[in-house]
Amino acid sequence: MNSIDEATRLQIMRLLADNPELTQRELAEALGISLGSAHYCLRALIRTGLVKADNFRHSSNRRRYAYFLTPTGLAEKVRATRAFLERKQAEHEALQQEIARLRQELGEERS
Amino acid sequence: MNSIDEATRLQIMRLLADNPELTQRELAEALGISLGSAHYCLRALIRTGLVKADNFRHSSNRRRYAYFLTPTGLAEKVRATRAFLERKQAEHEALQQEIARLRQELGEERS
DNA sequence: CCGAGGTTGTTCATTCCCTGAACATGCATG
DNA sequence: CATGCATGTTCAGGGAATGAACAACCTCGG
Repeated sequence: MNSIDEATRLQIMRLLADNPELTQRELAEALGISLGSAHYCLRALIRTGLVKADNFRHSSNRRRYAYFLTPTGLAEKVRATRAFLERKQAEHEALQQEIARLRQELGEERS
Repeated sequence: MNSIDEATRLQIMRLLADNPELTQRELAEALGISLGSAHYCLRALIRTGLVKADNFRHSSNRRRYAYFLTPTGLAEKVRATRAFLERKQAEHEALQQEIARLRQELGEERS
């Protein structure tokens, strides 16, 4: 994940909003990407001030960081969600047209 | 395009079915992929007998090949179109759910 | 005929991005 | 203290995509 993918960024923010104690490995698995990519993307979020990594060594378990969205991060999450929704709606419409075209091409009724 | 992408293969076959005189460069541009990828994918189609390259040096223009779908290619195109349609329908439904979830998350009415 | 110019197919070094194994670090437990 | 373990961090390696460069062929004007 180099040219930080917008969708991945957003998914990470959404996951962390609900569960800040997720591990990088858990994030990676949840998103279906590699550990390296998750790390890189998370690093970018921290660098740009959208996520803050709080370490809690006093905690009883061995996890070292909890990744909280900053206020800026929360706002960005809303903004990105809106943009993402718009893209998804466009995709949805395009798909509808494509499906209609394919159906016509096959000369079939709707299943 | 190494592990020959199913979708790309199908798109090429669909384009050629309507216009066998398309250039590799034109195919690439139409699909939004590189010349090298289009070449590679077309080569695979020819190798597997789905497309036949007819050269017509006697033609008045300078293009060298017309890429026709073979009978096998035509059948494969229908089969692949069906599979493609099914995938697209699944995508469509998944998108619908995702859009609903995003809308709810944003607490917005439908636009 | 010939050479210049143009169009196309073909190759392949380069780039980009992802992957996950290996390593570093800190905590808990005995 | 030492061992084990969960986690964060790094980075060499590989696969796929790119497009510049090359090869082959055609046309056309001279």
